[in-house]
Amino acid sequence: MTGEARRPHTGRRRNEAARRAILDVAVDLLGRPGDTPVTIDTIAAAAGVGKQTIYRWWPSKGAVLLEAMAEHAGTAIPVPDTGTLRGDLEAFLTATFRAAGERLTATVLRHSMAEAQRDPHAREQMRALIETRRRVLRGILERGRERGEVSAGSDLDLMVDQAYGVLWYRILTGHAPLDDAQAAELARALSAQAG
Amino acid sequence: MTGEARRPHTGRRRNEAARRAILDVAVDLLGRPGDTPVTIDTIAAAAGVGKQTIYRWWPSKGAVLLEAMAEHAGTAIPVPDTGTLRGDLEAFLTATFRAAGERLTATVLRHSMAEAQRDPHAREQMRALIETRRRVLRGILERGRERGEVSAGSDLDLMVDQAYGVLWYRILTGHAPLDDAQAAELARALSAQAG
Amino acid sequence: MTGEARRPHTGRRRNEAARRAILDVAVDLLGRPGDTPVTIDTIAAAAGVGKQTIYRWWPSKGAVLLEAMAEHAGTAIPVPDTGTLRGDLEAFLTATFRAAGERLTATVLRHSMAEAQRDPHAREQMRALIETRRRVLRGILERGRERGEVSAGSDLDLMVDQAYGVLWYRILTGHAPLDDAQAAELARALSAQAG
Amino acid sequence: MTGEARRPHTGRRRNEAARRAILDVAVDLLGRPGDTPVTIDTIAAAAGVGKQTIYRWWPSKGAVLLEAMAEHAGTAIPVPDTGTLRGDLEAFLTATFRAAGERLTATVLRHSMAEAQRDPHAREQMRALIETRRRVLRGILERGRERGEVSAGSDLDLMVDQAYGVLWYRILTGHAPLDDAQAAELARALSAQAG
DNA sequence: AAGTAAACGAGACGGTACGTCCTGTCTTCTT
DNA sequence: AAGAAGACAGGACGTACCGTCTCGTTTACTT
Repeated sequence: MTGEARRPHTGRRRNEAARRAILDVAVDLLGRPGDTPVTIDTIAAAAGVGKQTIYRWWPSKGAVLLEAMAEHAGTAIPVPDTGTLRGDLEAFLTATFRAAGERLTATVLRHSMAEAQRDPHAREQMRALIETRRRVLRGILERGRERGEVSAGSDLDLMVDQAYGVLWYRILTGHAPLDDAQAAELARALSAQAG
Repeated sequence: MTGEARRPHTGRRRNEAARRAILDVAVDLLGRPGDTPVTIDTIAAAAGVGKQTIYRWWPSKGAVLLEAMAEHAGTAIPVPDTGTLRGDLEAFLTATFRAAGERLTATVLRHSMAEAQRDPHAREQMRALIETRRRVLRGILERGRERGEVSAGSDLDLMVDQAYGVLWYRILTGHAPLDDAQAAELARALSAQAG
Repeated sequence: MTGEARRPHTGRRRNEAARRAILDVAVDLLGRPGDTPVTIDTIAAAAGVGKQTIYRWWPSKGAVLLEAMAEHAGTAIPVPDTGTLRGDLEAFLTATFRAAGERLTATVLRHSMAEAQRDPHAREQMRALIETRRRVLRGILERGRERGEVSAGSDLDLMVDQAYGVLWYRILTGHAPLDDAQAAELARALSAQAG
Repeated sequence: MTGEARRPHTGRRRNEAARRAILDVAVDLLGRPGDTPVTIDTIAAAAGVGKQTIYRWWPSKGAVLLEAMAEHAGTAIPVPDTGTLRGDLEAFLTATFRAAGERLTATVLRHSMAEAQRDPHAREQMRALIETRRRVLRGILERGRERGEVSAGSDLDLMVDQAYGVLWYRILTGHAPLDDAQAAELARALSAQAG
């Protein structure tokens, strides 16, 4: 007669289909070219969902957008293992730039970062997502250090920021594209800088 | 030779004091802690100005914010001439990071970049401002190349983006500060990468 | 050959306690001072009942309110028999005004009448209730007519409406109280008018 | 050089056309048969007006509705002077019943009274309107008293309520019509009661 | 000095989105 | 079955902000 932590749940359960529809629609609207404003009403209507269903699960519009972005951009970039720092960096950055440079994704990222500047909830989610991503790249650099490819004095965090900085800076300002060549050159530069 | 460009001007002239008040108030409100909403009404009221006076001279809210930001962050970083690339970079980046890292300025930059993502006018102004800044840093690198401190194959634009990328990335996400040490390390890294 | 009319009922039977709780809570909430919103959620929560239990037995919110009102105000006013029309009227109207004039009851009546204007179900129930009440008063008048106390030309329905009209008019607008003195005076007036 | 109470007004003035459109549309929607819900959005849209323009001038939906009703039902019933109480009452009540009994007006009155039960602003306006109307009828009775047609002991307020009570009671419950015959009979009854 | 043109502070306007609230229905597990 | 719990679609509420449009006033240049 042990068990005591009862009340597993009562009442209707969250509708997963609605959740999916909301996030999918959000990405879709966010990625639309032109300055289409992405509204909660618009999202709700397009997802065939009541507004309250959105606000029941997310604290604000920004939170929805950020989660949608995280799911969309969430395809984990596989951590490569080519044996050399430069190879690993090139593989990782090429995949990353390729994913982020894709028009739809880039648009989504742009607006998500903007949203994160005004909505505290979005800001928090952005911080978490950024942190996750930085950790992966930092892991690659640490492995390089273990192999002796990175000098002791190197500031790994700065290197990570140089890479992601280029990515975000270009996405936000649009002054230059993100392509494989850029990724390769950046990999070369960073591994040289490290040695 | 009567000329034609007549009608020099008639009526009241633009009130410079109002212009100043508007831009100053914009920066002030933008920099306020806690998510103070910066609206045109708020700006107009705080500047003791009618809304129409704002819209008479700027096409949109974003345009006001961007101009305010440009004026605030506009203290030109002097182009140093230390004789070496590393010295120049360190001087320039230190001054730049110091200016941008200041709390008020960083907040203004954050929100301006966000505004630039939705307001086409702001976007255009941001692009121009970014371009101006990039050109200065690129000039420093070019001078280094002329001195033979930068290898022929270096992608100067990418180097510029690595520097400004770090700056914006940190301002926007706030995961790490912008200080002199970071600037120095970045200068070291970039000059090493260049050689 | 047990016949066929089997299965008289299966499953759980209607919970009378829940019914009572719902109606009691409805009256209680309706009578609360300060514009407490009386919603289905509020009623369900306060009655410790699921919303569906309400909608299983009543077609709409208005129907619940009206039934609650009918039960609350339902204490049948005894039909008096004093021997004279004026005596009967005075007894009846005094009891009626006393009941309806009570603060809680008046508030419940007010809101029920309002609800009856928008909810068709409530409207129907209100009509039935009104009809029942009118019939009682009309009966008193008819008995007076049989006794020769009411002239042939008198419009009994109009007299009934004069009495209930005063009651509802005062409850709805609150410009004057419903008390024994008013009831007595009205009884006097109506019996004079009838003669 | 006396005058000092300056600043007559500054800024754009209230748009009278918008005010008219709002009130007209409100009456129109309120009077629609069937249980068409009357929404602020609907009113705004039909009047070609922004919602804020409504909320700038009225504190709530109910207040708009009540003012619309007051304007619509506001055609002052002329105070008759036939020389006798019964004549005056008959003239006044006939005109009043005829106006209030008209389908559109009756519907508007019904819903306004309902609104007055939940919206405090509407309630206040209703009270004022009711008071104004009662005063007029009371004036007629007072004149009758001066002529000696009303006995000293008569409760004039009660008589007023008997008349308006019948009117509202029938409008709200719809169990009997308001027509000239009813008005005449009521006039006869009240003047008899008074004597 | 009178006339004319533009800029100004004030503030109402149409429109659009926000986030909350409520209704009546549907779903899940329990009694 | 009926019940408690609670999620759902739909839709109205009242607020906030944007960019535009009057008002009446003030400041400058032109006759």
